[in-house]
Amino acid sequence: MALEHAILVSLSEKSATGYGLARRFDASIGHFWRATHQQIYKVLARMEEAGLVSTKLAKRDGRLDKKTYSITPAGEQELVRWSREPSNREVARSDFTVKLRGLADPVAMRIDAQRRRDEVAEELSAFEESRAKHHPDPAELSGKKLGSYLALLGGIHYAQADLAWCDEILARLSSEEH
Amino acid sequence: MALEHAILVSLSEKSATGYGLARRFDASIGHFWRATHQQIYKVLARMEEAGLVSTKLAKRDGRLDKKTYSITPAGEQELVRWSREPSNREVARSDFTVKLRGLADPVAMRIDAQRRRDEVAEELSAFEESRAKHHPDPAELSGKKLGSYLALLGGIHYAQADLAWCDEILARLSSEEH
DNA sequence: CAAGACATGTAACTGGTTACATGATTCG
DNA sequence: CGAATCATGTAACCAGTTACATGTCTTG
Repeated sequence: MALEHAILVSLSEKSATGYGLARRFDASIGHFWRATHQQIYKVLARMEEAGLVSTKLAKRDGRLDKKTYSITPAGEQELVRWSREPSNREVARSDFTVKLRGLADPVAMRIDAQRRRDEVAEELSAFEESRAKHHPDPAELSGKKLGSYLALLGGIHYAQADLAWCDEILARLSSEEH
Repeated sequence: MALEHAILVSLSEKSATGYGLARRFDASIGHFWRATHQQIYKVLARMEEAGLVSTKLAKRDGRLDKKTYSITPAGEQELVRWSREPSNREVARSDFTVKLRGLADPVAMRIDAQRRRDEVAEELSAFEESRAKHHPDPAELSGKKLGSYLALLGGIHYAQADLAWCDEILARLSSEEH
């Protein structure tokens, strides 16, 4: 289960509350691993029991305690152990491609592809912005920063490929509508 | 749940047994939707109950009957209805990218990236072969064939992007190992 | 003073994986 | 004659989604 490991990576960068982790999963990390707060709380509880993370409590009268999670030495060890395993390829599950393959309604498909193109274009410009902001000089990077740069680079490559694909789809489907 | 729809798309091309569908999900369809035979049998049973597919039985003494599934008119209608819904983006879940982002062991990462590169390269050449074989003249395509061509094209775009990404990762991680 | 961010969770359900089980037919 | 392919499933489990629940603090 790799959500555990995504959480460990995030906590190894900086300690956080469950809520804070959920925010991170909405933003940067979310580009390669999506998770909801409910799921994160569930997994954090399990991880604490297993000794991979520890909590610092802040009492808040009336309400549930605020918990700040940190990675433990055991957690760091587990992260290294896991990082040495070969990773499995992503599981392919694309509604969009299934729909395209069936092509039951080319006009609806064209609209859907246009929507996708817009979304991907927006994502791509967010990636480019992030690259300009956080990694202005990629030749100088090393260690952890290099990792996050290379991860971002993957997002950029994928988004560019997706964009080019959408454009080809749109070109073909538009010419179909005589 | 889009496995249902992936099955409907596949059956709309040609009727098949559960086993046969599982084979298709190992091959072509598997590039954009993965599923095991166990899951397929489960979903087919539910779909038959819902009237989306029908079966033709072949008695086989001693053993369970062989069932050949076909899409029903209700199934075709459902496929069209679904195809008009906007599709959600793929859920990002990449072990590889999480590992890269953490970059706990650059040497192990380089090996993993090389493995990935090899796998992707193999996949890409399978795609190219399939394109040459099934869609030698893309300008002439229309209807269903156009859909399957465009779906394949997506696989090609993604594989190329992945390959280029892996090469950049390898270049950076190799130069790190002074 | 209202909206939105901060903060933590439970419960029911759905979808998917892994392990197990069985047996005939085909091909080298 | 043994391995691979054809063929169908059950059961236990794990991961992830959706709906519900609660309450404070901050900012415009």
